[in-house]
Amino acid sequence: MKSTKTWNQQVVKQENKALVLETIIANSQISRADIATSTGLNKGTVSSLVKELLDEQLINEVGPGKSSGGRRPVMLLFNELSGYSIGVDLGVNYILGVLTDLRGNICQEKKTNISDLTYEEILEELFAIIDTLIKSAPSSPYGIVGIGVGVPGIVNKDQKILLAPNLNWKSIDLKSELENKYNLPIVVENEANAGAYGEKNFGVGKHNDNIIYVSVGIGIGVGLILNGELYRGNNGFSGEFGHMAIEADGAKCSCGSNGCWELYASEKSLLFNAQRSDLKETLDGELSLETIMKLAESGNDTAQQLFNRIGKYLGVGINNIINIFNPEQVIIGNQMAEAAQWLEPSMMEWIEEQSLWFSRKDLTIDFSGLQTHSTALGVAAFSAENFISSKVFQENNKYAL
Amino acid sequence: MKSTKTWNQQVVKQENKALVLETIIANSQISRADIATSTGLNKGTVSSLVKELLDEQLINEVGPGKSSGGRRPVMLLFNELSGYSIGVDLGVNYILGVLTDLRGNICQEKKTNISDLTYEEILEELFAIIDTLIKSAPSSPYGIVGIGVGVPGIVNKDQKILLAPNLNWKSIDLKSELENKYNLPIVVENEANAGAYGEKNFGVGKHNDNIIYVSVGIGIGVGLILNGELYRGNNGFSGEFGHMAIEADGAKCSCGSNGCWELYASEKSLLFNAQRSDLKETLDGELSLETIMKLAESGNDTAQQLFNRIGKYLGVGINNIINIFNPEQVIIGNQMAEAAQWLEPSMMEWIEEQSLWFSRKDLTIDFSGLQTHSTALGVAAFSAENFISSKVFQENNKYAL
DNA sequence: CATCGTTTGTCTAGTGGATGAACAAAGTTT
DNA sequence: AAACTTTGTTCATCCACTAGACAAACGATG
Repeated sequence: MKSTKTWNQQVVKQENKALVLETIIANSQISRADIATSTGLNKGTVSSLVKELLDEQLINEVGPGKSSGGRRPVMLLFNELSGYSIGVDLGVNYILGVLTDLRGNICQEKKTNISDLTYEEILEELFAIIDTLIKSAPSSPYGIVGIGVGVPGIVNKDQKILLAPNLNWKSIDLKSELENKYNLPIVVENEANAGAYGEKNFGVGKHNDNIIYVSVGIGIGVGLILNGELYRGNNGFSGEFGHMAIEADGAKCSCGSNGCWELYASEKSLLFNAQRSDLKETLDGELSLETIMKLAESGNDTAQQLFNRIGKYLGVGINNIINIFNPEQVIIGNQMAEAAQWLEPSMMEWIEEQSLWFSRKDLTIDFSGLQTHSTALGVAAFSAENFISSKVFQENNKYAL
Repeated sequence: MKSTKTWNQQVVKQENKALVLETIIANSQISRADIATSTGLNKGTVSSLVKELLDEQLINEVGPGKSSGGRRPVMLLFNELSGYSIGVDLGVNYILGVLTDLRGNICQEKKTNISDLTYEEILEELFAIIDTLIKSAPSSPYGIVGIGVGVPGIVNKDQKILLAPNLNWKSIDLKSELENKYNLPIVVENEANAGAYGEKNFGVGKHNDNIIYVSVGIGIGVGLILNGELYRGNNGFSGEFGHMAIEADGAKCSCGSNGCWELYASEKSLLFNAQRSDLKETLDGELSLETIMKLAESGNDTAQQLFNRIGKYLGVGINNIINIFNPEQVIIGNQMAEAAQWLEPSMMEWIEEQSLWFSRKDLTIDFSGLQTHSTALGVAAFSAENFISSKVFQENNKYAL
């Protein structure tokens, strides 16, 4: 009792075709017979669907596999090189672009540091990176199948950027801009949502269906994977956890509210507190996440205390998240995740002390393993997925003989 | 690219049959022809599915409708009286049971006040209420189709009650107990989840798909309707918003954490603050939500201040919820909702001042319109839904001639 | 009141896709 | 070499939806 769609044989075929392809993607090498047993479909059905997928070059036949006491099976392989996808993480002070195959393997990567640029200047840098990546793509049947961009701001359901405070953007239609220039399918998504998707597909979240990805950078954003799917909220702007109040009568935030989480647990907060400490005198260079990390490594107590404090407040917010969502996994990503070793002890101490026992059950808390690539990989995966879906679910492909 | 189910014609038929039934339920009177056009199915298909539904007595033919220039249509009607469902709201100090038809109309209702009873005594009262309701049910083709119970505690995915602090329950398998006694389908669900479902089906949430239901009673629970479906979390215990920290260094809560929301915004908190005020002297009777409300109505300033304070802190938590979920609607229910007029001004003031403008867009905030019936109606609806699904999706019904 | 056009609902032949069984091809085991 | 296994294709069959024909029922019109 859920869908309002009408069902007919065509839908059945498409769904089954998608199921077969998913099975091939999930199992690096698999025979038709194995697909039939694992999907429950008839051998003949599998054969005909596989034939179509072969025609579309989405899969390949590789040589015969090992016999298990009879005829040797023909092994099938997902043709991840039939197309390429581009994912861009548009950060506050950097742009990171990756070229991936359809399985999300990084083939090419390009990063530029930026600071205080206008919208037009950023656009130029963005185009430059995308152009480079397009040129570097090997030739393939489908070429570049799409471009995805992750941005640190509020993106609505039409993929318009309503607000990106740290970039000083307001009401920007980046999607149309890119569509006009490249004439390719474009995806624009919030950075945290994309990161969550990246971790779910390629990172430590691979095997979980209820994941909360906490992106701790200059601000804090959260991406929600609920029941295996990205939850976007009514208009597309869920996950504004950064502005969750954790001190009702705390300091005033730029958002208008009081005691927001990101005032206590973000990179912004770390730098703010560092300014007021004695670190400035110890350090002759600039205060930044990296330099403070180096000081902590060299045994500087003040630096370690600063991270401890961030860790504690990360724990406060994550504890709320755990109580609210009862997730399987919480993943901490983005820049701050690089300081994992300095944050983890105080963070875990707080969480273990404060969380409800039944919520801690079956819960893992991880730092991102994709380094700072979660977002770029996530948006690249969006484009790749969209492409694959469009191939499988395309309208009745008439055979024009 | 989502389901891992194999598709065949039987599935198509079941889904279409469900679609036809849904359409009939949604439109109080509708003809076969109208169903065909509104679902996109063929007239013949609709005819044969309707025939099956008639055989199963799930729908009825009522007389001919109005002609629109040709043959008069035969109007079809959902047979809501083909079975009855029982829903029980097992509160901390009351038990409320309702008997509803399959559409959720209340046919019979019974409430008992309880206090400080043992598990066995509560069970006895519960059985008594259910027995009364079963006896009062009119005769019908399918009789009682199921019993649902909403409880103020943590319910896991197997519907076992892990913890109900205010009832002093731990690891209770109420579902099995009821199944053994009544031999009927039983649903045990968290009170807030059930309330959310009730509001979504019968209350002010009828037309929205992303609803956050905040149940403010002795404690605070939250039920989440995300993308039109109840979200339960990994193990079934999401929504423990009551233990969301809104003052990181606030008072110690019984849950082990600090500064939990329900210490500031629940009925418990209201009574606690009332104790410390001068109300005790003003009032000769007992301090309770009702008596404090009466004082507020009579113009007592202290009482109004107490509600103001609760309202403000409700606003703090709801503001967090808005930022996190970007819902279409927030509904405040349970006992505290009866004090709506005293809470609303300070609550809304806080929310309007603090929330992000783009989150306020398209958002409505309501107090429950079902009075205190949300939970009972919600669990009754669960049972009714389950029954209808089981009829439509039953295994290939072979005709044993 | 007869005729025509319209709408409703049923019926039948046809279509698309899944299924099961038969079968050939290509192995392994004895 | 013979017997058994496993793989993958082919083909007849089944099942549910579809299109279109058709009869029944009704309003409008002359």
